[in-house]
Amino acid sequence: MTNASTGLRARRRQELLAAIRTAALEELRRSGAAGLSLRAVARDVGIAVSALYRYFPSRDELLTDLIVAALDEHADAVEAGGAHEDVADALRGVWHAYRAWAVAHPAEFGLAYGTPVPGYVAPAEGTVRAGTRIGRFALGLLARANAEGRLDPDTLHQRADRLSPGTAEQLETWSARHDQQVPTEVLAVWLDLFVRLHGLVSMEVFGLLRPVTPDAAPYVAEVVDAELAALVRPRGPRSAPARPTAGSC
Amino acid sequence: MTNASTGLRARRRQELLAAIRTAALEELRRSGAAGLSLRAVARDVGIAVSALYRYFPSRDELLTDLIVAALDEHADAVEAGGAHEDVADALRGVWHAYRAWAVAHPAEFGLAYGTPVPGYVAPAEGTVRAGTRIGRFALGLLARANAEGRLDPDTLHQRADRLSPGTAEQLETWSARHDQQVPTEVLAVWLDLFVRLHGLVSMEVFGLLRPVTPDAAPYVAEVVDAELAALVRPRGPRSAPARPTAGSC
DNA sequence: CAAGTTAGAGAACAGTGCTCTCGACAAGAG
DNA sequence: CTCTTGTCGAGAGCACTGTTCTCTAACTTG
Repeated sequence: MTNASTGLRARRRQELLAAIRTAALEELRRSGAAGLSLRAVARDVGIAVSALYRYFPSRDELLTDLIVAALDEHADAVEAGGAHEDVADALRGVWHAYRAWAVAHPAEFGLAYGTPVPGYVAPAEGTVRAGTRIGRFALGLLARANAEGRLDPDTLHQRADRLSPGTAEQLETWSARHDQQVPTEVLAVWLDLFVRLHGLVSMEVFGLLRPVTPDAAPYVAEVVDAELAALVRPRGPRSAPARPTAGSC
Repeated sequence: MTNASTGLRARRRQELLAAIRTAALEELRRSGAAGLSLRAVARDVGIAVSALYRYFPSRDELLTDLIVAALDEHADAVEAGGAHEDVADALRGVWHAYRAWAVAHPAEFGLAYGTPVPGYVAPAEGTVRAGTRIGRFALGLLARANAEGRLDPDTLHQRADRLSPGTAEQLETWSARHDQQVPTEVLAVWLDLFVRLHGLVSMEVFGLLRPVTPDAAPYVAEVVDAELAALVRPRGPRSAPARPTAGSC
């Protein structure tokens, strides 16, 4: 009896698996997804290439593993950033955490959300769960804000007015599949927010903003301020005076 | 004297170059940028691999050539879509042409705007010219709209109010370098529009919207309608009545 | 302790980008 | 028309890639 329950072999396996993941991540940062070489990983870890195949059946599976890990890490960061009592603070925290993680981990971000590879489709098992965590979390926050009456009624009305039937149907299908009970206009606002957030962040991380705004931080802050100011109203008094609706005078 | 001015060799060279580009593009669509194999291209064209190096000094240069071609094609499509007398129509045309080309050419779009590869940076020669064409064209349109008094004053004022000094400075630096004479708030609105457009389109092309909206077309139409409705006012009467400003009652 | 299982090493295969050399042929000069 | 010059394409070869196979050593279990 060498070791209680784990066994010597099982423990070494866990250690090596972790070492492989670390080395692969470093290799990913250095050479990108396309340049990730199993031989380089094996060299870093200090084992033969063929030994890698005891842990991952192929290079694609290794990449999938890294994708799931990246998505989960990103979701962890976002959920941590959204841990505020006040929903406005929570939403702002989500936004900044989303961007902060992306900027700090460009290689992982690119791997998880970047250009799709024609041949490869991430197997749905782990990726869908991890990939929708952030979306579901954000929607939960918006649902809470709505329940607390913190969403600006004017903004919601205007959003409902310009909501097309096609979009409404698809949003409701999605929300039904994830059994979220949220009014359709809140779903629409959620999608707007999410697209704006991810679109902006991905453009920054992929370097598309660099020619115009080499330092995108102030611009990002502007956008989130404007977006949240229009959507969620301050906690203050119970019944805030409604904004002047167009045509009310 | 075999041929007038071109010469037999020069003509064959042009033909082969075109054939290589076509084959490379097809190969790109099939296997993505990472999987683009010079040997496969050579096989398609019907020449030896080494002969390819008479036309492109390396695989990266071939990819750069494809990137520049994609950027130029995209810009051509956008400029064609923006060829309307009325600026509102022009801006709407730009938006839809931008998306239509991207959706029709996902591989090229991903190559030009997708995940950056750590080792590789596109040599600035051709790429900056082609890469900024769309941006400069769109800004020109906004400048024209502004000169014609078609931009909503309220929207511009609000945008100017929430413009941060950092963003303003970077925008002015960019506009000075491209000698565009445009008020800063118009620059800010231009950046907003561009980020919203590209962010949305890239999310659709990269498949990030598919779980929520499998058919993103109606959503895209919604967004462009809302964005343009808020920004540019109809051609109609010369002095349209200003919208009720917050606190005006 | 012996049998059985598993982990790792090494060789080998087909594929890759890239370089070099060599024969063929068009282009221009005399 | 001939001869030199320069280009073009082919082929072999190098170092690298992912993947599979076989074989040995060592842990695990009865």
